[in-house]
Amino acid sequence: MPEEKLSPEKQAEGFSIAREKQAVALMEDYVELIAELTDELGEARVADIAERMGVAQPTATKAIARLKREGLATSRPYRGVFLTAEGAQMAKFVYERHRTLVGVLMKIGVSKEAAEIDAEGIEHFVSDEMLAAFKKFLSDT
Amino acid sequence: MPEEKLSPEKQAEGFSIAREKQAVALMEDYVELIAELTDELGEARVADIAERMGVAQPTATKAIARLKREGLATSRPYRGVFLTAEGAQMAKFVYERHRTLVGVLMKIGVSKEAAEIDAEGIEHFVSDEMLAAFKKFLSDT
DNA sequence: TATATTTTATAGCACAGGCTATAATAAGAA
DNA sequence: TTCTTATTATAGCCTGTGCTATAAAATATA
Ligand SMILES: [Mn+2]
Ligand SMILES: [Mn+2]
Ligand SMILES: [Mn+2]
Ligand SMILES: [Mn+2]
Repeated sequence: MPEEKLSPEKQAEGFSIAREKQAVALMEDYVELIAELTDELGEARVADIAERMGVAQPTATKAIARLKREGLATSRPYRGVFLTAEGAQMAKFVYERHRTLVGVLMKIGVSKEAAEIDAEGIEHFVSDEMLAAFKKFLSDT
Repeated sequence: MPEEKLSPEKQAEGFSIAREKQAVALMEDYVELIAELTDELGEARVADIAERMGVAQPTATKAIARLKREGLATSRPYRGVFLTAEGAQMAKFVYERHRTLVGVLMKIGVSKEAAEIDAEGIEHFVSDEMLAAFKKFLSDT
């Protein structure tokens, strides 16, 4: 395949954008999970968040502190975690993006389980243009 | 879409795997870039690596130190950076995976430029199964 | 109510990956 | 060869994300 290279500037921009997306990736996962737990269990407890994220409890507590600091969630000591309007909006977007991505991957031939697992990492790096193309790809039977 | 949820264990596994991939993502990018610069310019200098990665020079120096520590590259003070056999092998794999991913994205309708930029982040989270499905998708005209 | 258990918070540590400022070295020019 | 410039290394800082150990609070049980 004789591919033309991107300019050094565009290449650096690609890395730069990936770094920025990376910085919000964890917050997106937590927010999505909090919405999910609230929906399933009626509330999102720190212990459940930690378990489902596969991290130690203090790690989850610290991440929640960051969510609060960034205005995505609220909580009082020894109480569950709640999303703000902004957090809920992010959760909705992230959820739909996740589903779209899994749909595309499965349509391409990836198993559901692998698609779900891979999507967990990939989803955070999908641009608006790519998401639009994915939706179109899915709707074109 | 009535999607069935993954079990809590599988979900945690997804996050866990994403974290592991994340940890090697930067190393993959550096290794790929070093191979690219060596190919283009005959050698990979720290200054060029930093510029193309879009980071400050000491940041690149530190990353290179980690590559050396992990047996992926070698270098002597004030000299260029060279890949080990292991590093070169990683570079080859990463390059081909990158190209495959860009190919799939473009086939789905993403522009070349957006595909290249998005791929820079996504590529590191592509599993073997997904990569195989992508190759098949590309070869099936 | 008193005690045991579970849950959450806090303290303290480590490492990766950014940065700026500055020193040291190598390479080029006079 | 000496001096200037460009390159690389080093020091020191910050933030994020992990961990374990332990304290504190809330909840459940006796
Ligand atoms: Mn995710
Ligand atoms: Mn997700
Ligand atoms: Mn990349
Ligand atoms: Mn790449």
